[in-house]
Amino acid sequence: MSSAPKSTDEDQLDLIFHALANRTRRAQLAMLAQGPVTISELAAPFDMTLPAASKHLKVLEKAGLVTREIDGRVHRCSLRPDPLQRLQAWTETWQHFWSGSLDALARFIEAESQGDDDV
Amino acid sequence: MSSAPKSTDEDQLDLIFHALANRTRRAQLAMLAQGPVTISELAAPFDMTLPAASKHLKVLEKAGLVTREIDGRVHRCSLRPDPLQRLQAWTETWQHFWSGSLDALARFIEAESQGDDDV
DNA sequence: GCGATACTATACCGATTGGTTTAATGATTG
DNA sequence: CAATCATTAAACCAATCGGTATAGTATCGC
Repeated sequence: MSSAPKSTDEDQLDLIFHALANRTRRAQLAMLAQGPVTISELAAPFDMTLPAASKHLKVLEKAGLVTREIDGRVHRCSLRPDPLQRLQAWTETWQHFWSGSLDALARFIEAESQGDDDV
Repeated sequence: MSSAPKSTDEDQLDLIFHALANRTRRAQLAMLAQGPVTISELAAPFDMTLPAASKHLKVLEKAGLVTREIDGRVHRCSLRPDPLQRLQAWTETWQHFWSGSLDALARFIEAESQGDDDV
């Protein structure tokens, strides 16, 4: 069944966690939280070249955390909350069970893995 | 002041996000959620050698997500909720402001960056 | 003491990361 | 049209990642 690439939830988590695993990119997110910014503006405060900052943005983009709107020769970038919501859902599940009973978490994980396609 | 290495919050976030940015490690966490397991048990379900699985565990350990208790020649590993709590705090801040007003998030980020030591 | 067992250490490998420099593309402006 | 500006593309580099194989270090059981 399904010969399509099938971008799983796990794939998406990989991208999101990877994107957030770098403080430059987290700082870029913080900048973006203050409103849309151009690539140049986004690159300015960081001690690196424009291409480097641009590459970081592409990682955020690939994780779905940022969208870009091309306006003439400037690219104006904005936050996209969706992946953070997915991340929060992931974290909250763990956090929820953790602060509750580890037993319940165990049952949940087990049930979840029954429905998984992987393994 | 402070000539110590000064492990910042950002350092810790780097470690946590990096540790979680790999599905094998996330799966290991899921196993650990079902109770303490040895390295061998932890390695078994994954299609990789013991040293590989052991390395993954060390990454989780470095992020503070796992502790190991050496019991004779077996190393029994357990979950440690603390970093997940830190992660949830991080995510929730963003999520909270996001689902509310972006303006409020902007003010928060700005205020936060005033108190930062970095930049 | 002598294997077997449970792990770690080390060395190595190819792929990816995070950065650079230089060049190219395309929109704006004089 | 020519110069400049915003950005990407491409080639390169050192360092890290995820994996291997092999060798070492304790510990356990006979």
